[in-house]
Amino acid sequence: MPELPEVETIRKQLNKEVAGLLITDIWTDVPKMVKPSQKEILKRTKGQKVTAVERRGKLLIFRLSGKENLVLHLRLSGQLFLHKPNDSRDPFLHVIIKLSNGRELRFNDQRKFGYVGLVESDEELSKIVAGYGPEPFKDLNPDNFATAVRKSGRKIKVLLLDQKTISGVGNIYANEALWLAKIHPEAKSSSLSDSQVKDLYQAVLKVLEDGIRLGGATIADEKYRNLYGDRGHYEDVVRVYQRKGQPCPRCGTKIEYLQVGQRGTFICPKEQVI
DNA sequence: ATTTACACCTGCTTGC
DNA sequence: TGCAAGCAGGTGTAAA
Repeated sequence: MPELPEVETIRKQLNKEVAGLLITDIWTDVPKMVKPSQKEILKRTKGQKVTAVERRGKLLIFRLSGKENLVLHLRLSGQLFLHKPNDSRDPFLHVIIKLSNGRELRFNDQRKFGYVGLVESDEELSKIVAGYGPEPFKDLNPDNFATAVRKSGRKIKVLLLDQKTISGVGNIYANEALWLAKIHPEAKSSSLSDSQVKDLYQAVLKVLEDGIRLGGATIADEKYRNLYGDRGHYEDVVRVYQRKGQPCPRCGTKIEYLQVGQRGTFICPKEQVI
């Protein structure tokens, strides 16, 4: 569920609440969610201080006082909450990172796709980060965006969702950006005009910026919550995502649903044409 | 090399 | 009502 704005919202809260604390224990009931293993990760990080919480794309990065780092990915259904030990447990609670102030960082994940991973060194972390495309608001610019779009023969929406193209764009924000730029998600990337590429670049930044400003999107299954359990508010300004049959906010045409690259996709069929 | 299809899991919603 | 099919905010990997 979480995309860049949701992860960034959680990151800021983690950096405020967790940085400065020591890791005292790590628990899991789903071994594959803790890599390489609960035993190894605990041995290597117990007693270390979390010095900062960073992010690349949708990946959370816990910088530690020693040479190791921890990475955490929420994938589709992960949630992160801060709790007291006696608080009731969510049925999908699968990983707990216990902290030196007595609080528990709880990782819920209905589908168990998410994970916490040990990264042996800063060098290894650099390799992981290098696998991601430009970070919006940082490395992304009109030129490297245009270059990436022009050289690919894939459908534009599939390209936007590829983390090697841009870090952090997911299904909600890809749908919204394409609607904003009036581009059909199945348009061949390399066939977009210069003005379409420019519009799309601005649209991507606009939707991500709005997403961050509004604290993420709590849509449909209501699963997304921030570190304190609060909902986001981007859903108040969502134009097409999961709005099949409802009128396009610009022209009133009914929004249609299609699958693009096995992902649910929503368009205004009048304004977004190939 | 590039692009697509599937797998990983579980639960909720939809339609016959 | 029951039960199968479809759907879900992501991504690593096998296959074409």
